[in-house]
Amino acid sequence: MSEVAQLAGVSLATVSRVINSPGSVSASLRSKVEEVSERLGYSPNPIAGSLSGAHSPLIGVIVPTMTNAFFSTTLESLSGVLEPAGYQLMVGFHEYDEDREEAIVAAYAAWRPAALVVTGVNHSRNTVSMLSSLDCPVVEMWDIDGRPLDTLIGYSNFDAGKVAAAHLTKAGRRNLVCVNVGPIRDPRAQARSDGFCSEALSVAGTTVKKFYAANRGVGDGTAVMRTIITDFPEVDAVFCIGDPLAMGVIFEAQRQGIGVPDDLAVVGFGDLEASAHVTPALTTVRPPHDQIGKTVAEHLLSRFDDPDREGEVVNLGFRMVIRESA
Amino acid sequence: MSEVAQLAGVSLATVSRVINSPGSVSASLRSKVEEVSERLGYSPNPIAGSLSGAHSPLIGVIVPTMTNAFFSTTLESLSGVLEPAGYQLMVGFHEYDEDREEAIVAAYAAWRPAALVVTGVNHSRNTVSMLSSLDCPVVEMWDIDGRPLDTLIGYSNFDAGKVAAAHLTKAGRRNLVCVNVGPIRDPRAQARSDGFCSEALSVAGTTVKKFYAANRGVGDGTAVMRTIITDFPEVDAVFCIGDPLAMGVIFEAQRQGIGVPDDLAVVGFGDLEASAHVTPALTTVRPPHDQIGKTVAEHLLSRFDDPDREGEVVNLGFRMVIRESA
DNA sequence: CAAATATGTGAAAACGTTTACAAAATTATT
DNA sequence: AATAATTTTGTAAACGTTTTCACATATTTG
Repeated sequence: MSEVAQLAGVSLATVSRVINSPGSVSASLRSKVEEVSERLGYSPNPIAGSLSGAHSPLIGVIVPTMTNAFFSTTLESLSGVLEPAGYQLMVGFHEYDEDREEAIVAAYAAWRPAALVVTGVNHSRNTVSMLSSLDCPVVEMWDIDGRPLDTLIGYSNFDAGKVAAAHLTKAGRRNLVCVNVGPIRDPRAQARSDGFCSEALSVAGTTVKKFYAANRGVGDGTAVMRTIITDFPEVDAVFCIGDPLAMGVIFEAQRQGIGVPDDLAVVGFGDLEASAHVTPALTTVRPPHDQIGKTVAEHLLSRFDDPDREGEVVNLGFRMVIRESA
Repeated sequence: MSEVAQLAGVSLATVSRVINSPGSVSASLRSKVEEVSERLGYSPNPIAGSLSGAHSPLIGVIVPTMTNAFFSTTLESLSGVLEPAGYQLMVGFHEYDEDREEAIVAAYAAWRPAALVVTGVNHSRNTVSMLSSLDCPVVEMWDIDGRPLDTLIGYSNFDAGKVAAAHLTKAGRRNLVCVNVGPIRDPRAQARSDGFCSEALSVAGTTVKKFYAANRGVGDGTAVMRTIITDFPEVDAVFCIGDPLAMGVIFEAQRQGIGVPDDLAVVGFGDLEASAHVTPALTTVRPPHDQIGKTVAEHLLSRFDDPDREGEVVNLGFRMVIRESA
């Protein structure tokens, strides 16, 4: 940069201004500086800029896991709009472990990030206090059933579960099963499960049993379906907190000669690409996958633009996608 | 940090040394500094450290897309071992666009990263020159069919295609189809396709036709299967460059009353979690998913440990997983 | 036991920006 | 035309570390 300043015959401050607030430099100097910059192939050092400035152009994004279509889509959307805008994404995952989340937040906070994006509304005390004392936008995404720290962008998982239950009970199903994942403490899956059960129990004559899969995969769905059949043979409808589980349930039902949807209705959650293409096509609840990342990114950009804009709560909703399985 | 130095009655340099090379500080001073650090809750500012030191504790990871089970697994493994070791991951994606890759590499290089991890061996001229002039380890992963810049960790996609073809021809199949993705220019998918065709054509009496799917999803597989049936009804075996495509092919075949594997053998690539659970279970080629990220991360850690260790080429191989579909 | 070597510590100069403040140049006002 | 207000520019002080160099102390060696 000093070289640019020298060759352009201006001070360091002017070069800096040409980069960060071109409007505040006269056209003549600006174009001269730009020309020299261009010629020398100068590009500013983000580390030095971060040390000196109020924030780094780093945005921390923390998700429970990256091997999940939801979050990887979100990461991609975020990156897709934030990277071209000159921000770099630091990403980390914690596998639903609040302590790991805390460690990552602490590490990210030390970079004086331009923003921090976390998943959901459940955090440890320390995490909450770190997040609130950060002087940058903080977005909690993918959930909306909670008190916002700053900005909340997502939908209600509880309501999603309710809607799934309502769909089944309206169709006359009375022996319901809700399949959740066992060892994983996923607050959003839990909220869907809670919503499902509370709605189901609100209609007379309905029984709901909860089953737990070892994990969220298709194979876990087939496994849990086998135990459902033996433990609760009267079952006439299954809701799974994730589509892969639901596919597993369908596959296993077919193997056992149980007709879907005639003998058994199956509803999933997620609406993955494959969900529309299994037979019977999966009826599921579709969260705003793609919108979440994009909305978060645009929210951030607009906050950067106007630093004293307020945080907000954005409910992106969800959609019940009715196909063949229920 | 200056506060710590003051309270501990030592110089800044000593505090810095306690953090970065505790061995070079006497036990007495070290423990005093550690005690004061602890008490004040001091944690070093990584930005300042990066500006001053040779490298930042940032590791850039660039993948073609994050919404792909392969790469998201890799990202997760990388993050899982590198984050606890005190490094932060900057991640970006380029959708198989060399210009976007170049832009991201340029942006990451400016952070003086501790290492850079990119996907595959195909890069633009500028990217190659930036990567080679970087004074940090550079790892190219997920492919091994090319000349390494520094370190190469992966397997041969070409060979994977060959093995798939050999499996089919050995089973007596002669009317082969290779399904690739059309608009996406994925060099690794291309290599698998090339390997498949070259092997297939090496056995007498075999014909191979190439078909292109619009994308890599299950739905794209069903769509391409429909055109295969009309354009090449004699087909008795299909290889797809990805498992979701292969599942689509199977689903569509079943819908059309084509028996798999009796009438049609189907081989995929990837061995996703679901692949084992569709009926018939998918025969596929399993790349070293999980090992790649872990191997890359451990390679990096050992390079950081011993900075004048050389780059290397690690072939992690792949496995033909024979199930029911072929 | 002196000289040579190794080890531990501190002073101060980077690292490359941003930004408060002051000074200069320009424009508007009377 | 002189003054006031505004805009543009430059100077210099941060930002919080790491690292080089020199110095003092402790250890080894002949």
